[in-house]
Amino acid sequence: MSATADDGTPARLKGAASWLINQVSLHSQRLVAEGMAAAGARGYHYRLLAALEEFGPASQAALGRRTGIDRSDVVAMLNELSDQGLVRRSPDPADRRRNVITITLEGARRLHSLDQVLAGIQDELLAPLSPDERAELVRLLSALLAHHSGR
Amino acid sequence: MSATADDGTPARLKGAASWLINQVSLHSQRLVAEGMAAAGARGYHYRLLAALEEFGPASQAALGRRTGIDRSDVVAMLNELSDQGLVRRSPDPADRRRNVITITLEGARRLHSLDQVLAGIQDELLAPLSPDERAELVRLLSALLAHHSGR
DNA sequence: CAGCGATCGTGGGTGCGACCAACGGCTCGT
DNA sequence: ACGAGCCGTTGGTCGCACCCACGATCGCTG
Repeated sequence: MSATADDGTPARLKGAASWLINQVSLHSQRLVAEGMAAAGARGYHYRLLAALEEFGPASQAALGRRTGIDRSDVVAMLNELSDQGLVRRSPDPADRRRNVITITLEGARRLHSLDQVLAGIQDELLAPLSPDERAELVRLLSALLAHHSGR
Repeated sequence: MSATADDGTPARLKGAASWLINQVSLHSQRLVAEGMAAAGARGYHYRLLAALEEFGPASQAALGRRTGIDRSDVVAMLNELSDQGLVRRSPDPADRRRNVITITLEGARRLHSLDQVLAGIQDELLAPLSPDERAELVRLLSALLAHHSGR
């Protein structure tokens, strides 16, 4: 009926789990990116702030390991975060190779507001699913992620 | 015991569906990219070939619409595909704005071999899940994708 | 205690996928 | 016959994930 008659996705793709996951991930990433951008942040920022609040001050390398962000990218992100005063970078007196990264009060405040944003996004993302289905989805994805752990 | 004691993902992330999806998607994309690369192709190529075989010859714009690939990216991919002789690009006599893209025999052959690769990847990706769980996952993801259709 | 391997921060560069803006050519409805 | 709109193409941008190389530093071992 309507539609440009030019749409319609190849059936091969609609059935492939890899395709589905990537597509949903795309929407997810778009939602996250938009939400973060609206708060003047980005995905990497949230990850780092979360790791900092949860595990306390840490070296940049440790942060990278925990968040799965490359060491070199951590540098850039930390520059941005400290420019915004959300994080403090000070040399580690006990090991002069390292910097100790500390989340500031403002950083924590920002993190919590991003938490709100993120929560809203979860809801939007999972909108068509019942609570049970959401839990099941999380369970299945967690299983997959756990299995493909060893990067 | 083991482990660098520096790993461990923030709890906030482990519970977020958006995070899980993106992580799984990352693994999925890596698997696909590796599989495709081993066959001298890449994700975009498969999408285009699949659309061509399923819907027959089409204009570049139509291909873009069907595969979700931007018009400008379609150009580049089609250049690569026709360089490999997998696709033919000829002017549309009925509408001189358009090119008609046709999949060649070789293209179809390549597509089928990529199908094999892809099938193997599905298996690897979903390895830890039972058949029922796999079906359920596909169902849930499809629901999400259908809901976030518009755009 | 000299020396060497490993680790840390940093800078630079790559790749892929997804997008956007703008152009000249062409079609089609009115 | 003309303007709105589509088509192919070029040439960017952005985010995320990665890699390599470097100098400084640490810590173990001989």
